[in-house]
Amino acid sequence: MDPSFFARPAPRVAPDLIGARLLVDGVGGLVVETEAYDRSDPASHSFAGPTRRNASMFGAPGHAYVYRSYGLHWCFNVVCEPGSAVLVRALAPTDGLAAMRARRGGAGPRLLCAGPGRLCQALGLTGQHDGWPLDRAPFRLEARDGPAVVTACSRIGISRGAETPWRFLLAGSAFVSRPPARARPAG
DNA sequence: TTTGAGATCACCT
DNA sequence: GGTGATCTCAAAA
Repeated sequence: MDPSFFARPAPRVAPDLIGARLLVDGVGGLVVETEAYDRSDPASHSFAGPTRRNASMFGAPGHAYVYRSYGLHWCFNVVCEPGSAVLVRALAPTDGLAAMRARRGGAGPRLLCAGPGRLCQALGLTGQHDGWPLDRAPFRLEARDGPAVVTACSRIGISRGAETPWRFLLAGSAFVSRPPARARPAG
């Protein structure tokens, strides 16, 4: 993946990540759901400026931002322009199914990576990966090779900025965390 | 099929 | 002390 791919606003990177292949130590699949978070976005961790938790959001593009959610889950983001990032919410599992199933307590294929917390558990991602570059081991991130039909809708689980249509899904995928609400074609 | 409680941490007020 | 980019399980309808 070209470094310039990430050095853009998150709302532009997020739809382009749909269909990309994400692997951690050879375990992963195709990205089917993302959300964009921008510096000027009240729902974003970066909205109020840098803190210890969100430091990597203000670091170099193309790196990981991993944070703890609700005290027990992990959420994996791709850092874009400084202060902006793309939350990877779901994968269609393709590689290392057995490893994912073991980490996820024998969950079925559809629930292995459907949701940011589940995805991190299936791929073995934790806070130790925060700030790591995505172009080196154990990460592998390959751009999608052809066109993809991407739909946009409003984001999940937030109160402020809830109307902003910055959630992107691979149209018709059965592996998204939740079906789209008021979907429309993505730009 | 939908709803609600609980786990538990970084941040903000 | 309250909130949140979540998930699981149990119980009700």
